[in-house]
Amino acid sequence: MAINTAAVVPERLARSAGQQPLYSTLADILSREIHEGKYLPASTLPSEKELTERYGVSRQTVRFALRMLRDKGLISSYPGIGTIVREPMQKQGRFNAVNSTEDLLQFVGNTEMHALAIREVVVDGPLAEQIECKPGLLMSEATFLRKTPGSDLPMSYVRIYVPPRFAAAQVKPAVSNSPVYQNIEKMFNLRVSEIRQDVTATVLDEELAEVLQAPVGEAALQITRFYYDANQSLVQVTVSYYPRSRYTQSARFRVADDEA
Amino acid sequence: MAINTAAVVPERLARSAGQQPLYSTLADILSREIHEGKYLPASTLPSEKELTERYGVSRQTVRFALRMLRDKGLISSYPGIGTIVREPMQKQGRFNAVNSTEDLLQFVGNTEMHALAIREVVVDGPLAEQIECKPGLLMSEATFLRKTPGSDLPMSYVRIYVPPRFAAAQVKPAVSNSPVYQNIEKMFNLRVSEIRQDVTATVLDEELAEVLQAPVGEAALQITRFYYDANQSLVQVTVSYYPRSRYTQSARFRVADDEA
DNA sequence: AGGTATTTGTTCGTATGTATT
DNA sequence: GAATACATACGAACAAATACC
Repeated sequence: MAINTAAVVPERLARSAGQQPLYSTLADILSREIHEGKYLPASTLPSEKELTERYGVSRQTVRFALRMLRDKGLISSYPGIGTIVREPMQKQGRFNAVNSTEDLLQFVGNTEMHALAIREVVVDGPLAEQIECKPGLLMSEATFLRKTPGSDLPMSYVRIYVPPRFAAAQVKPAVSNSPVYQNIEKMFNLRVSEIRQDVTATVLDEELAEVLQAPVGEAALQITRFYYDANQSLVQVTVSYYPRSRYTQSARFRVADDEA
Repeated sequence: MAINTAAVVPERLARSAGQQPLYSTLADILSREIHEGKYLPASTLPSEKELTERYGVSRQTVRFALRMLRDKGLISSYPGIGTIVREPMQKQGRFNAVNSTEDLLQFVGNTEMHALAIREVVVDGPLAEQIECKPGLLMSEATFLRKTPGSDLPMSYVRIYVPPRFAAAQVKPAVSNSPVYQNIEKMFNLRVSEIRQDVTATVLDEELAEVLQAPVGEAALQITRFYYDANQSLVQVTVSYYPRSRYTQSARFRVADDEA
């Protein structure tokens, strides 16, 4: 049993004006407790009724919190059984789980970006098609190598395109782990609310192979990500090349409900 | 205004025992109406209050239905504004949107599988690692070419592995569009509830190039999918090879809420 | 600028249905 | 069958954001 089951006074949750929703706060608490090992994988969480009493919130609030955790893949719920903690799905090495925006942005934040160059380009031809911009448009292009802090070989080569009005966010510290999109968010007071990702395969040509220190002809994932704000307007586009041996993207899909 | 605002009798929805949840039925109705063009992109859906009155259900039911549509990317909601229909995100050709299990399974169902061979293999070495099976295990392997009904060139080459106890589902009609996993579901009375997908890149060797009628050395996506049932036990594994020129996987991620 | 109405978001309470033990 | 636990559904109220006058 946990040490602090009876000792801790059930802290009644309450929303202080203008803050997070209650269910979101509760989800954070439970999520933290799961990660801290208070609730072990394959064991059950306290029942919804118990949680409502322990935190002094309604059942709906509890259920919304649990739904958030379920959407994140942390738990599964079964009628008559309860809510069980799932095994954390994490393979180390070149595997990387991307199931949500949070995963994606966290991945971006956990890697170092080594700047190579910044320049302005007139988008045209195949590039215009790839990043879905009107040909002839001027965009600011920054190129980086993405590295995991421990490793020496780069994980990927990244080209970041932002519209000229955001060019100021394309600063160039030699090494950075604050993503460009975050600079844009702060400097221009907007929030990325959606990311679209196109995945295809390619073969490393001499130029890519050289900067990536990988063999010419190795297969690589080519991932194009479009960042949009709440108004569906494009914030930035990134084109990344991940050599096969250094990155595998893993995603998990759950069925929501039965079909008719 | 819509022509049939007052003319149509509001069909009061009710759940007939043991069926779909009400909100799911309502989601299906609204989804169909959106696809039929009753509600056009960028226009607003009726307000939640209106929908509760029109269908004789509670606001909670309406909100749950709208949440399903929001999760599917069909609509967006804004306080003070309403719920607007989103532009359908569909690029034809080799682009394919995979944002949910439904998308994934639908994609599987919308393509023809042309059977090539069935055999039993002792899983070992790199294959065992790839499909995450204990080496030495006997599995039933079926190979297919996936084709879109219109096209002549295959979209991908697929190897499907199922445990021996499910081998009976690996039947071999020359052409089939009922996926193997559905055979297993019916024959063994279980439901696939989760799919994990690993994506990496590879280069077509001579063997793959020949069956795919693609040039040797072309880049290809190598997608491995693990199908699990509700008990987290493995149902089947598929390994697919999609030549770069014939398939691009597209996914969309939305931010759920603000971080603390 | 200010106030009111509208619309979605959050939270409570309660009751009933369904699946499991 | 009874108890437990999650799922669905109704009603009500207030808050926050936006639009309109």
